[in-house]
Amino acid sequence: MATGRTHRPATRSRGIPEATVARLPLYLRALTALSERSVPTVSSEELATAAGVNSAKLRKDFSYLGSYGTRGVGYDVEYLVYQISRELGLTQDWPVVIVGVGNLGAALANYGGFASRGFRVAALLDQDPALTGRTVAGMPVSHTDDLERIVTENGVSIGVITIPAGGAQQVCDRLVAAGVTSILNFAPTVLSVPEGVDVRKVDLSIELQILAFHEQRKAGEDATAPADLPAGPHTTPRKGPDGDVPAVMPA
Amino acid sequence: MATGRTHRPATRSRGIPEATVARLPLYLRALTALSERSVPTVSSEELATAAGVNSAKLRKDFSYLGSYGTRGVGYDVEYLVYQISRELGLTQDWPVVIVGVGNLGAALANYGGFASRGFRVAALLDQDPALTGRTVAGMPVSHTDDLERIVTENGVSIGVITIPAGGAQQVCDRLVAAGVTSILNFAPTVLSVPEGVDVRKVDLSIELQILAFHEQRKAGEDATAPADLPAGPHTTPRKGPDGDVPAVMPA
DNA sequence: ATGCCTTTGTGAACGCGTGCACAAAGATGG
DNA sequence: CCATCTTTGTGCACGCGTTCACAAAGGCAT
Repeated sequence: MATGRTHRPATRSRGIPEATVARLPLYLRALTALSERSVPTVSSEELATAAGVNSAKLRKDFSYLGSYGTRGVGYDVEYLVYQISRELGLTQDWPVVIVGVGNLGAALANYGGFASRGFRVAALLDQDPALTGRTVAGMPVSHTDDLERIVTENGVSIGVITIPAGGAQQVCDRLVAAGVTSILNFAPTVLSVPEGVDVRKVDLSIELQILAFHEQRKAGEDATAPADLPAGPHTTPRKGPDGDVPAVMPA
Repeated sequence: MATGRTHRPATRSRGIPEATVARLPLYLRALTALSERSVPTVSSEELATAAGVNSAKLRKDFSYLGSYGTRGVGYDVEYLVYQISRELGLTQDWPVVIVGVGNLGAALANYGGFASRGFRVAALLDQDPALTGRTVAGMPVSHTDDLERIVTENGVSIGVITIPAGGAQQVCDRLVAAGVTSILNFAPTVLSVPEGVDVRKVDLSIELQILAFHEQRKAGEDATAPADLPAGPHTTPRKGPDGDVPAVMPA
């Protein structure tokens, strides 16, 4: 969802499809769990089940990384953990700054899933003087004024924005200007960034709205609608059981 | 484990493609902002820019809802806000329970984006006796023991899980048994649910890992690798940078 | 009215992602 | 060493989603 316009060519990074990249962390998590249980090898079927995907898809995903399996046996867990970690860039250290130390920022700072991977919170930043100086998740909160210095000194390339929508673009601009090239945005806003900067967004409200849509549909099927509605003067009625849609015209 | 399996037919709900549904909240947000500025109409081009998408895509998305635009003019903002809200099911009230009142749960409870849409937090639940009885975001925290009662009494159909991975499946099962049919899962686990129950997941760690992948790739291109890899038996490398693909997907 | 200008709505082409189904590869036992 | 059995890796086909490009539709000025 990188915003910056840029009609993105759905780019397949380094030969590995985006969809596959998005699933690698899933496999990694499942593999890590197996590793902790000292399971030596795992079949595509087992691993797929654990990761919640189709086994054929999993095998195809792995095929993009190389042939790391043994036919008739399966995959070596430890080896695969390493390969995926390396592929994702988790074998190196990624200093991260979190801008905005509200509940969400604090939740992230406390989240164990970061440190266990290669992520290290280099700094927590907030604009509120009441927060700066205090300690959250064992780390001191710095003032946003020091953003540029902190990013530069720590070689931070990943920034997390957990402030209200209003100031997000400005903080984003400052992060980018300071050298950050990847941003995880929790603010409900479209961020525009220059070419070469990646933005991923997480919008809690949007997720709920999508659920509401499906929920409504379920309720509608069960109860209400008699399955076919009377007036549908609009575009050629498509196959689907659609219908509904009032004919009222805009002002 | 028999995870949700259910080779979901990429379900096109009610004729509206999933991908379109996922973008409707985006449009709605942009439209709401325009509405607050009392902008009467907007062209697909303007709205697309505001929402961070391609204008052709936006028009096609809207075409699934019906013909709500006026050629030569654009779309009536208020009217479109209403239509999308109705389509998403936001014109009705959705009671929601949040299970797990840690930082993340508290962040969600405080999030204004819910109330402004049709979402109402019916209850905050936590297992920790130290929390139950206390007030978070102006709401009392109830004990998880009361989950079933609260879900039933309030007719809750949407549940949010913000507890550690360990207890997620169990809470999920209880929610489903009590009547919840849509779940937003923040725990880093694959939840298995019966047919008919929707699960969407948000995994903060996964998002960062995806960013790390692209970050590593960028660094590799600039510095290390001689721009073309020796052993690259894979698909032809494409031009443009990054791609996107939400790490949030239907289970 | 008529013609021009703007913007929508959509047919069509294309590319990515998914899943099937099977041949190749390797382990294992006799 | 050979036969058999298991599981990988992948060619292929199909469907969804995206984008282009343009005809149709409506507003507006003359």
